[in-house]
Amino acid sequence: MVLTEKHKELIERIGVFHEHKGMQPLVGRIIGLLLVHDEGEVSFDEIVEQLGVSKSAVSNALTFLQAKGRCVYSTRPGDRKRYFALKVSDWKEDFTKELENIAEIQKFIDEVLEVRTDKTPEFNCRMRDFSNFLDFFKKEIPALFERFKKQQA
Amino acid sequence: MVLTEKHKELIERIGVFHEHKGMQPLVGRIIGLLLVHDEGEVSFDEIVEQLGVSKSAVSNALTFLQAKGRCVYSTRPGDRKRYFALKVSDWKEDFTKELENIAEIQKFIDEVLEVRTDKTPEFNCRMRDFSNFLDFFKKEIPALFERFKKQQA
DNA sequence: CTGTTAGTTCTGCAAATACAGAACTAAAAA
DNA sequence: TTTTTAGTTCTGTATTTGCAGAACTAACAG
Repeated sequence: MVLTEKHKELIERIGVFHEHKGMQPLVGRIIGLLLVHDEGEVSFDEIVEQLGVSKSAVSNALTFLQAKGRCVYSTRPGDRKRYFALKVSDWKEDFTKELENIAEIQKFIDEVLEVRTDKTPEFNCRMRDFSNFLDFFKKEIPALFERFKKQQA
Repeated sequence: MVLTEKHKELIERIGVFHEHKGMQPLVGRIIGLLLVHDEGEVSFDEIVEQLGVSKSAVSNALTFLQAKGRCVYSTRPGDRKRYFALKVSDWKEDFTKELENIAEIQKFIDEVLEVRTDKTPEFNCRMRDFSNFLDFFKKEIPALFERFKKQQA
C-alpha cells in the first residue's frame, strides 16, 4: 500500500496522541500505521519501510504492543513473514481498562483519608465525596455498555 | 508537621502513580505531599525540606501544577511565604476532563474511517461501533454525575 | 552442508529529562 | 540604604530514553 501525505500526517498525529499517554514514539506510530493501513494486516518489513525505522526498534515496539495485548500477528501458509494487526475486537475491554485505570486514584484517596487527621474537615469531606463517586463510577461501567446496546437497537 | 514512614511511603506511591500518567517525578511527589499533609496548605520551604529537593526543582514543579490548574497558593497577612494547596474543590471538572481526554481518540477513529477503503469491512464496522459508543459515552457524562447525586440522597 | 530469510538481542550513542547549585530579582525589614 | 527573605531563572550535568547498526538465531531453501 502506498501512503499518501494525508495518511502519513494522520499517523504522526495518532503517534503524538499516544506519546502523551506515556507510550514511546514509535509505538504510537505503529498503532497509527496499523489503523490507517488498508489491508488491516501489515508485515514486519512493511512497518520498517513505511515508517523508515530500524528493524530492532520495530521488533521491540511490536513486542511491547503484543505484551499489552493491543496487537497480534498471524502467518500464512508457505510464507514465513508475520502480519501484524491491532486487536480492535475488544475495544470494550480496552475502554473498561482505561476507565478502571482512572478510577485507580480512589485507592490512594482512601489511604490518604486514613492517615489524615480531622484538622481540615472540608478537605476531607470533598475527598470522601470523590471516593464515593469513584465507587459509584466503577459499578456503573457495565451499565454504561448495556445502555449503549439498548440505545443502538 | 512530622511525616511518618507511612506518610513518606504513601507519598512515594502517589508519586509513581502520577509518573505513570506522564508527570515528572517531583510533580507527583508534591501532589502526594499536599494530599497527606495535615494542614492542607504547605509552604514552599516545607515542600523543599520534606521532599529533600532543591528550590529550583520545587519552583518549576509548582509553576507546572498551577499552570495545569491543579494547585493554588494563598498568602497570610504579615507573612511573605506562599502556602500551596491542591484544588480538590473541582474534582468533578477534573474527572470530566479526564474522561473527555480518553474519548479524544474518537476524533482519530473518525479520521481513520474517512481514509480507509472498504477492503476490510469487519474492521471498519468495529471502528464505527467504537466511534458510536464514544459519542454516546461523551453525552452520558453529565447524566452520570446526576445519577450519582440522586443515589447519594 | 551452505545460503537465505525473518526477526531478535546486544552494544553504543545522540538527544531529552529532571534535577542541583549558583546567580539573580523583587519586596520587605532593619 | 543595606540586608534579609522568598522565590525564580539560568547553567551545567547525571540519568534515562529511544533508537540505529551489527551481531546473532532459528528455520527453511537449495
